[in-house]
Amino acid sequence: MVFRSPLDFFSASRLLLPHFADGSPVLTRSQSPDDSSGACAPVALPGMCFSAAQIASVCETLEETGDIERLARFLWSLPVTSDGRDSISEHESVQRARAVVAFHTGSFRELYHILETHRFTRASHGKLQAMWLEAHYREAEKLRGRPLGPVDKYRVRKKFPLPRTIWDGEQKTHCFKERTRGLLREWYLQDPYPNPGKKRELAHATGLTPTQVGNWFKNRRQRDRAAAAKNSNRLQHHHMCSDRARALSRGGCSPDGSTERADGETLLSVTDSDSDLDV
DNA sequence: GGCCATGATTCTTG
DNA sequence: CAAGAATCATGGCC
Repeated sequence: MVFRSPLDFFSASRLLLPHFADGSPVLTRSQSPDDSSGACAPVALPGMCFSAAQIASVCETLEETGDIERLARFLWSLPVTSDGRDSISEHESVQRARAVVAFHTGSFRELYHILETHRFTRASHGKLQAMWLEAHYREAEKLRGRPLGPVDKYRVRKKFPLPRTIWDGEQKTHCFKERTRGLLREWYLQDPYPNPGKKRELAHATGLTPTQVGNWFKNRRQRDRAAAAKNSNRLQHHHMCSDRARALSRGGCSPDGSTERADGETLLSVTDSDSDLDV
């Protein structure tokens, strides 16, 4: 088997790997022990010998430069085997490059197939996961004829979970343990603005990171304020209604109906999310 | 599929 | 840099 387009391969490797042509070592990356780069190659141009590892290196370089068109041409120029299980295709960089090209050309079926049928190392996971999701989002969007909202995207992700070939199975916890939340609530009641030292202490006690503790307090305050504001609006509305005639006759109401509050007290109550304070 | 609670992130402000 | 506001992401319930 020879190149479908030798010039493509030749120009890509020459352009990107100038050492290639003059016979000096090409690869600067570390190679795995089972790397077949020592053996001479499945690919040969007149007077040249390219190993699968060298081809993989070209793929990586082209992918890094973001020149997808050239990468596509390069891949297209490679020899093909019927089962795709040749020493070139075994290379992760080559499969990743094929996935990138499939994504950019909108060949999503092909992209999914590549991602599902090859194992990728952790270093590639982020990028491949993003492509997997984005491809599914675009398909769903096209199907519905409108942009997806966060919830739509969530459902797409649920419907098309990441294949284990590009995901190590690590789960994020959505809710903290009840004990943790109890502790946070206790501390919040005592002091809704903990200093960094206190945050660290609390982080240690709960097993969270200081950032998570900070986020929790920030969210708690934000949601308490929101609840209090809602409450005060209701209160204000109530007063507005009952005092309407008098207020109007006296002209003493704030014209913009703003809800400025002077009491800090209610803001510090731990509104337990579901409990709006009743008026 | 709508709605809600809740943790995380992003952007702005002082 | 920390706080606030707005928003996103996720999981659960109906």
